[in-house]
Amino acid sequence: MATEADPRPRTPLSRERVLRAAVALADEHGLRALTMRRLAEELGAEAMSLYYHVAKKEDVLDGIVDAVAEEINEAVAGLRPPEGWKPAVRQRILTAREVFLRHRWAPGLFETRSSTSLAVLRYYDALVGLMRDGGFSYDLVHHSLHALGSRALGFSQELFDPSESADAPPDALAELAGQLPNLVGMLSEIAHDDPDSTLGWCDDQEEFEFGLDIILDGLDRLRGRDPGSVAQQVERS
Amino acid sequence: MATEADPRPRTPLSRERVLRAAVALADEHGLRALTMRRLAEELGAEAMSLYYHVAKKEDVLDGIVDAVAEEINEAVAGLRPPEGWKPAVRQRILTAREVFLRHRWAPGLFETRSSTSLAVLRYYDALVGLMRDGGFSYDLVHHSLHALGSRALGFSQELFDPSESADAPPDALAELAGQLPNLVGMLSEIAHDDPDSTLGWCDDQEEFEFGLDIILDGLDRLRGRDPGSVAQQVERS
DNA sequence: ACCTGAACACCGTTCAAGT
DNA sequence: ACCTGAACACCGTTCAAGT
Repeated sequence: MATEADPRPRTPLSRERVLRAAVALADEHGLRALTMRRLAEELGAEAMSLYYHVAKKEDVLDGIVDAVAEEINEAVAGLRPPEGWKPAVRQRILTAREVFLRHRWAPGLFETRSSTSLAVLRYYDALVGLMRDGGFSYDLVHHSLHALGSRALGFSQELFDPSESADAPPDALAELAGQLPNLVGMLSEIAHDDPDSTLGWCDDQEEFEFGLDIILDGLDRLRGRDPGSVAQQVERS
Repeated sequence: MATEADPRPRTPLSRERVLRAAVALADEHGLRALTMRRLAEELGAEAMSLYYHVAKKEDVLDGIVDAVAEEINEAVAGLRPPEGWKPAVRQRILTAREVFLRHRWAPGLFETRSSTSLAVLRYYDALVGLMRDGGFSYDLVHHSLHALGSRALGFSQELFDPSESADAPPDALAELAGQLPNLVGMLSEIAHDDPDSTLGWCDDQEEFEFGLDIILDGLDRLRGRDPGSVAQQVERS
């Protein structure tokens, strides 16, 4: 009978289990809810028990970044890359993006990490491989990764949400129109053209792809030139 | 004699003074050092005194974001925009970037704010104006802002620092070469071509401009088409 | 009007102690 | 080997009280 429904953990703690619980907790209640005490509670243990399996909280954060990156690598592993470097890179990035959709806290956390997880490096390595196969010089690949920034991994942090201002109290918006004529003009036209477009995921996806394609197209144009010439052009500026 | 060198604040506290001290504190010791208690100490007051001038810590954070945005607007106000939308936008963005150089903590903080400061909106408004003058439809401007992302404000958060891996212990790097052939190939070639390029600010500046120009060039190409056609192309995908 | 002391509810983390 | 209780140094914040 003691073997039956006891809420305490029959399965012992482990780094693996701690990280899995941390991801689940962040998924459900956000990164701010991820405290050592809360995490332990979720596992039916005391906060101090965690320290046997992880060094410190930073270690947990590094760990869940690595876990998400691993999830991306798995998603991307099942892909059959289409013909051409651009569709292949595009598909890869959009697949990685789907993982970030499931872990909305991840972009913010990825950007705070200073040391890069091995899983992230493996992701980049494959991406570099695709571009090399497409005729990129190492130097252009390097510039490309910088140009893509977080888009290479599948997300782009939005800095301000225009729709937020758009559905403000209309008289306050009118008041702003004097100070921000261009912005208000833009927002009202967009709201008029596409009244359902505020804040939905679909929009963000479209905007992401729009920005991604601009960069990929730009890189494709540079790809044709002599290897090295592009970089030298930049380096000598 | 009591009017003389007394370290306590003769000048009374104010929201203005609190925010100024907060920016200075973050500049000098990073965002993590910016606690209410430390901030009060810096002002020669008690932590609880701050709450008379600001609502809560979030309010302080919103405030210093606004202060930096104001600083950007001032820097940008003195500009004589060159001929052509692209050089004008480019100049504006690179000028804004210089402000972020003085406040290295700011990019990370800007990305965590959910409500946008009025000063930031004013910056965007002027940017929208420049693009409108250059023949952009509102719709294309909107897409452009998303495509530029944080680059419109002058920064792009680096997700991983390749140079960090590059100057790892050489045998550890050799060990990685098996797992990350493309990445290691790229890094070693870059290190060879440009041995002084690791981590320096100059590099980041070059990479920033490279990515920026790719996007601006891409937008310039789209600009020529029928107003609306580009957006529709994307929206129907 | 402006500032403060004491107090509360929360953090991450150490360390000696339990099984 | 694995877990825990008590304790420490730190947070942000409230609230009644001082001038």
